[in-house]
Amino acid sequence: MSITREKIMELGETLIRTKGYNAFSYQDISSELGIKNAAIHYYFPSKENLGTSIVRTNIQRFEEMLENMHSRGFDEWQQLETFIKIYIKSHREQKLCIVGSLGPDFNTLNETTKTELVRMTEIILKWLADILTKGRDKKLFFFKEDPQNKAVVIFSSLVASLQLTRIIDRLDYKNIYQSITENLKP
Amino acid sequence: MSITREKIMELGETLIRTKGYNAFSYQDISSELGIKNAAIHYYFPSKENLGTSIVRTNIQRFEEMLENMHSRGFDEWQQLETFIKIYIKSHREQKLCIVGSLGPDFNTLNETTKTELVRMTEIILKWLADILTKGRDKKLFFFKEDPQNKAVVIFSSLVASLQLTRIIDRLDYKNIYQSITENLKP
DNA sequence: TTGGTTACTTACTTATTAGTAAGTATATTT
DNA sequence: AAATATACTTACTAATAAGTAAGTAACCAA
Repeated sequence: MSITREKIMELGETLIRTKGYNAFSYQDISSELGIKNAAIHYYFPSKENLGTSIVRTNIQRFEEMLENMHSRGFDEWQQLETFIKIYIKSHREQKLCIVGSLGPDFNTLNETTKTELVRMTEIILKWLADILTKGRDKKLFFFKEDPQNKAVVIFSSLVASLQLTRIIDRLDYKNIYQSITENLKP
Repeated sequence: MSITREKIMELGETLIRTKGYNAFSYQDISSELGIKNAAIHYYFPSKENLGTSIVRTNIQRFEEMLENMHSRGFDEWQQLETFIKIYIKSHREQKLCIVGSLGPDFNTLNETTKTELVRMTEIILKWLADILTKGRDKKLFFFKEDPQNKAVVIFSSLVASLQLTRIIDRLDYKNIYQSITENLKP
């Protein structure tokens, strides 16, 4: 694959996760990469194409991570911690996650990008509910609530804690992430 | 105060909470209200003024709600439930909250709007940490974590659950909100 | 009755946006 | 050697954005 294409996608993702979908333009990318905006249209005819591709790549990355964890035989705690580490890294890089940055712009997205964002969110929530269920069966996790609701609450906490630490940067995010998992312990 | 001014602010808030700050324009407001865009500039010289005014009004509304709850002698459970009801209402209206809609756009906001958004978030988190602390002292709430972190986690769950239910609308939000408070019980 | 204030409209500017059509240099294939 | 595909640039268009200067109609006070 083209290296320019990859650079466009990488920078596009960074822009979505720092400024938001509706605040970034092809000019932001072209000036940063030292190319013309028509070059971006060559790879991604419309902004819709770029947005959709970025979400698809994120889905792929997530699925690769799942395969990787599975092949290493990670238990449910290890899997949850690996997922949370993505958010700690995002926080360090001062970026939101894709779901948290595109979610609020959902109504302004085109249909294909919406579809992929829905798919990504469903995949994450399904996986999270699954490991919560399995982890509870194996007596690794302890909680009373329905695993699906619990999954939404945990995922919500992760998504929005990135948004809140952006607003108030003195927040001690490591303890926040610990609080999220705290009530899964006996 | 002018009724047109109030209509502009109300519609502006709705637009921020449905489309996001960077996706709405003065034209959206002017065409909806049947006025010219210059009329909006008459009341709010720049978009910055409008955004800041909207956040300030939200802060005021929140503080009035606190006073109201205090004068009625609400205990900590009643206060928390009243706050959660705001989110249930937002969900019903298919709107995000101000913090959840402006947070992701934080880097693109002007300084005064940023300042007010920070102030609003701090006020909410401080109040939430306070009632968590008092409620635990009075043995109404039961939790081990630091109240400040717990406040961030609860608030994050509320903020992002609105975003997630927008993406996946089959989510059973009533149970989600119940899950949030579930682990405050003994 | 004159002067000022309020609440706008008219008509505009400047900047930026996504997007396109046509051209070009380089490399690859036939 | 000729044709073709790749990876762009040049040069533009049409739409929309925020913002402004000047005008106007209605009302209110001195």
